Amino acid sequence: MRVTELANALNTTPDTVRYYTRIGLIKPIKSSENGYKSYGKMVQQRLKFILSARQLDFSVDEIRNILTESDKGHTACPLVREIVEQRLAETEKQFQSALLLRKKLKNAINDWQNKPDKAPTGHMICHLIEGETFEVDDNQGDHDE
Amino acid sequence: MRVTELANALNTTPDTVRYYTRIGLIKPIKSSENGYKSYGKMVQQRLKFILSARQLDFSVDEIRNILTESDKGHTACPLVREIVEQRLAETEKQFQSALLLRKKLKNAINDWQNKPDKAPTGHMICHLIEGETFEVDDNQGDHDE
DNA sequence: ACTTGACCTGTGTCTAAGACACAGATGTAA
DNA sequence: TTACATCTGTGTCTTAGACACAGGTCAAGT
Repeated sequence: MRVTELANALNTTPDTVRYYTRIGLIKPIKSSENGYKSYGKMVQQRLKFILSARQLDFSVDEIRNILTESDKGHTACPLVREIVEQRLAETEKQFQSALLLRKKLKNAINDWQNKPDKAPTGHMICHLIEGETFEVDDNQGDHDE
Repeated sequence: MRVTELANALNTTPDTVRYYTRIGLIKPIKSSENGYKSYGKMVQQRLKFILSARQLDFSVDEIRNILTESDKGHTACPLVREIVEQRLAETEKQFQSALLLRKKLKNAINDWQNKPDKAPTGHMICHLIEGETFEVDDNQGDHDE
């Protein structure tokens, strides 16, 4: 299998396959004399694992660690469990950040609704932004639309 | 004002000030003979604007466009409004992504609770991950747009 | 005057995970 | 054979700063 063929088989892009190859996560069986890389079935299996782990937002570095462990014949499961817990905690944070940002943006749009556009003065670049502080007072909660 | 002084005044880091200087968003008044950069009050005003815009997750490039417009004496307000709308839409997507990822992770943790750890076999790296597909039944789904 | 040490400075390099550009190779239909 | 679409590897680019580093500055202590 060559790059694009492998990529299509697992519903990813050739660039992704090349990237994983470049950083040594997967290794082509051989390079034919024109330099084209060729991948075997084991590699396909491995790539499938990598892509699944990426779906869970495992970083490439974490995946490398897992593969290293597994290549030594050890269980990678405890490591996997640990990472997934940790990722869940981080996702919760991202979630909150997105929530907060959304509130800031909505507040801004709201507050600006009946403010005019103005040309910049010597000490104001855009009064919409400079006029406010984008703090969100947190007892107010997210009132839905 | 020198780098750290300016940074402290606006509650940011010297590295951030240096970065904005490096990419030309702010320009020091002069460099004294030892090469140290010195910033004036106008720059402080400008930096304050930049930091406020960053709070709304405006990219540095977008901010550069705003400043360019403003430097020509034109209103940047319409551009600002446009960006903020667009950012809100993107935030909504991030929000949904975080939600979906969280569900995937929780599902995984759940499903794995009573599965044992296993050593890798020739065709399995970690059965936890390879055993499943991390699809989420889509009442919340990965429905684009 | 000197020295110590804390803090400051600019510059250069690093980050994640591919996307994109490019020139050359290959495959295929005419 | 030629034209053209598709493929290939390699090199570079992306964000928004963080970090490392060698040298500069400054106040306190001697």
